[in-house]
Amino acid sequence: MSRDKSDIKPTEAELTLLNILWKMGPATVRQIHETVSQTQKTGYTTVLKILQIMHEKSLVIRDESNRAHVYAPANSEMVTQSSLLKDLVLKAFGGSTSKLVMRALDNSTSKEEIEDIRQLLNELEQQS
Amino acid sequence: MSRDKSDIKPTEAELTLLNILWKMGPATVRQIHETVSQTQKTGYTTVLKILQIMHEKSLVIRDESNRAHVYAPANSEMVTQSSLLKDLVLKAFGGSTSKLVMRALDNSTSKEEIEDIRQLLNELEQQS
DNA sequence: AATAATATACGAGCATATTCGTATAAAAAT
DNA sequence: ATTTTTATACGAATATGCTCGTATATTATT
Repeated sequence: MSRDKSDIKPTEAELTLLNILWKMGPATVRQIHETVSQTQKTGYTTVLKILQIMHEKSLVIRDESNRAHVYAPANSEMVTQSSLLKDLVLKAFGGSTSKLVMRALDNSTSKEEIEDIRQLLNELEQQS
Repeated sequence: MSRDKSDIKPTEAELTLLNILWKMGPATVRQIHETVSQTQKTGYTTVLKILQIMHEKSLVIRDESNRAHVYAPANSEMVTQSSLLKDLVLKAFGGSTSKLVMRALDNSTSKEEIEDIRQLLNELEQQS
């Protein structure tokens, strides 16, 4: 049983860059560094190095046809979010997704959010 | 703004031991090692060392009145689960808990789980 | 053409996490 | 009393993640 690419769990720094790529779309190291610099003080080569490691791990793909390589996420935000949730469910919620969901919901949840979730529950019930 | 104890994020190995402690209640290194050995091949001193580190970090408390120290979680499972969820919401869901919840729910969710979550949503709505 | 700017690659340093062996002390068994 | 078992403490080896400086190559500017 080998590990699927989408099961690879990005580290914290990697997730920061993925978040930027999901928002920006494909981008060069320079563009990514500019964006990350707005909130953190991180060196250019640090960003470069992490992207290179992510490429080795197949967390990103890159277009090397131009001098400045263009990086893009290998997996969608949805797939990655699901993978991270699956991991947390297994490690901290005994495998129970509903326990996680119920723990996530608390009195700070707004009426709008509650209604959105109700709607989703209805849709899920139709399918099954 | 200093970091609250309950904000400390346990590592993977630490979470494994916490899960055992939440299930067993206060326990000695030997007892914890016996339990963890049922699913993993981990040395006794490895478990001891991790518990010592967890004690330094205040993830566990310990009773040293007997020769074999008795360890117990510093925080409840609930508090720790909430902390881990909060962390994931910030890092992978742009701070939106409802996005996390909706991503967690999929067609593998059973009717019973759906009903449990509906019930919780109703209760939350009463409060607000 | 020479210089400056910009790109990747690479290695090394530092931090944290995980692992376990060995030393030492205390308790139990013989 | 001696030996064996059982306990903690401690240090060190290894792995991974993060950081950045330097080397080198390419492109742009003067």
